[in-house]
Amino acid sequence: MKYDLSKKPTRGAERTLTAFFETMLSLLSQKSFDNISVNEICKVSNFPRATFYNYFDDKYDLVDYCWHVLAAEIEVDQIQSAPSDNELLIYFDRLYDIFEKRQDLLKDILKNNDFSGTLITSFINYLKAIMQKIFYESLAYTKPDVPTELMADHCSETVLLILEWIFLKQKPTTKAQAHKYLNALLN
Amino acid sequence: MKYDLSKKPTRGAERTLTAFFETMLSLLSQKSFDNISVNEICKVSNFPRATFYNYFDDKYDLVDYCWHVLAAEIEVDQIQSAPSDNELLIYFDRLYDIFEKRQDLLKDILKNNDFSGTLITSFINYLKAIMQKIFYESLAYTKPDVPTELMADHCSETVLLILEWIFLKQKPTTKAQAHKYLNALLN
DNA sequence: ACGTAGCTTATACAAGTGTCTAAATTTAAA
DNA sequence: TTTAAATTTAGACACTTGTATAAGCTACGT
Repeated sequence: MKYDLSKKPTRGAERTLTAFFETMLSLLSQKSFDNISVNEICKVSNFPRATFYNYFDDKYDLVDYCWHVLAAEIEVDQIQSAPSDNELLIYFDRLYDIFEKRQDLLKDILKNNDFSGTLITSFINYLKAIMQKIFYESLAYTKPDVPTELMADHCSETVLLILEWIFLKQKPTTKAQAHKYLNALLN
Repeated sequence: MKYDLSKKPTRGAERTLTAFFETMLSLLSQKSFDNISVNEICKVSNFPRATFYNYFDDKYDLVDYCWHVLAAEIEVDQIQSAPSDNELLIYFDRLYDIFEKRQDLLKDILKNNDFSGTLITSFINYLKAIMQKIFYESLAYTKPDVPTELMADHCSETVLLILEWIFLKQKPTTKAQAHKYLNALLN
């Protein structure tokens, strides 16, 4: 990402970021990521290519920024309650809520983008990386003789696997049932 | 893939496929996948671009073919012994052996290609897809109230997770120790 | 309200991509 | 060894990509 997200953006920068963000999501609801070109993104957003490249390295970078915005709510705060042993469930629920809230968008995107294609993979990987980082720093849930990092990776993957199952493979499942799957798979 | 792998290739086709295969692996030992162009592949292989596109859709397609060749040994045969409950371990071991045999190649590739970049992701996903298919058809290992497909996916992910840990994140681990991890994580 | 720092924009460039054609060559099988 | 079918190849085409430059515009803090 060329643009520095850590500093507060100017009004203009915010307009530009929002425009590209919305164009990308809108295009993804219409066609596959592979068939979207930077040229097209710029034509739709009504910005010149030079502006696009002021902010992003390429279209992969933009789509990552989209994930960043969509998933912002995961980390709103560190966990406020004492680091309980169901920390895992708390983060699972946050992700569940995000997926649920964006279900319609997700359905549209899935019409044009293969489940195991570049786009969806990049989305899942983005979320997985966040969870790994969180769990790597604090994860009550452990097993004897298994390295912590491995354990954290395994938890992240399992959380994401169940969310994929429900929201990408579209097997409607209540939160309660999902919790049962989580417990069963992680024991 | 433009070329039909199911039919037996002519002598020329085999030469061509092998040449591109070897060029790709050789280039990956020298530089990152992102910086390899179809032009370069052709220059090194000494084939015109038209020939490349006779066989492959693009460089992603070629790299997938490379995984196909490298992983051919996984499915050499269906499991000969009665479908035991450690079917999972059998396939784990096959993968372990493949990784171990290609350790040097892998190390070179990892020097130029990020662990979570496009290339390695595509490799892991290729293997994961194979395992999912195998496990989906026959998996003795189950848990009550967890859908079979979800269970199969979870097993594939866990198998691959441990192999990533050992061979990509480079934490040398004996097969026996690896089996313990597998048992601990899958219970 | 002003000036400067930071953005935006027009334009150009070298390189890569994927497709197509028609001619040259190779191949499998008789 | 010959031949018909299949492949390879050179070259061209329209398009995308990422970078760079210099001129113009905006808006923030004073």
